[in-house]
Amino acid sequence: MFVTMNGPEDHNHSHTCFEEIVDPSYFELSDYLLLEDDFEEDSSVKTMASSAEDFTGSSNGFTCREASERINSNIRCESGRKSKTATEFRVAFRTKSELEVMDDGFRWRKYGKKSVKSSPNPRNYYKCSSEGCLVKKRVERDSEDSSYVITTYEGVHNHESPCFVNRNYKQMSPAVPPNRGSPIPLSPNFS
DNA sequence: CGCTTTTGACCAGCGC
DNA sequence: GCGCTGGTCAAAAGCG
Repeated sequence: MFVTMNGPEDHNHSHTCFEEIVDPSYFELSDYLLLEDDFEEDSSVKTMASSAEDFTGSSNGFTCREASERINSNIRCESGRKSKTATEFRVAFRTKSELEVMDDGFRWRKYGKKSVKSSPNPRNYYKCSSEGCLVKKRVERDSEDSSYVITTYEGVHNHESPCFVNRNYKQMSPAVPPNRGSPIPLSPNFS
């Protein structure tokens, strides 16, 4: 995996972007989630960033859907180890994309839309449509660069994604490379 | 018909 | 207590 601190189109921002994923199989989201404990004051909030190709494209065989599946799988493991409840987990993505809502393999029902003071762009609220699943996600455009979408997942799915079931996806934990960069908070006041 | 989206209203937390 | 803000509810409308 190749990580740059500030991409060529992002010189003026303090944000970090993963400009290129050389080997998608190494893109293990849970690693960033765990490492984030060392960076965040609020350890329940995990953040990461990605480029659009990582989530919306299919050329490298790695999609947002797979990312979500891996997140869910690995968070479940951590939930047991750390004895945290599902609702305590929050994961934030900053993704460069023209699409506000990307297909992550789960079905979501929009239940609210709110313009927030911290951003000129409205924030959309979604709940997982699966019965009994309390996972929520918030989607909003980055106030500093509207070409980026900030997606925040809250909670852990109590079910596999429809995509996961359909594909009988079994390879969930590929080897993790030793040098995979460090997660950087999206912004000091990100919530 | 069932599900999703829209959107104004409502509620809770927080600072003053 | 009051106002502000973010999050949620719920009725109505839309869509396949």
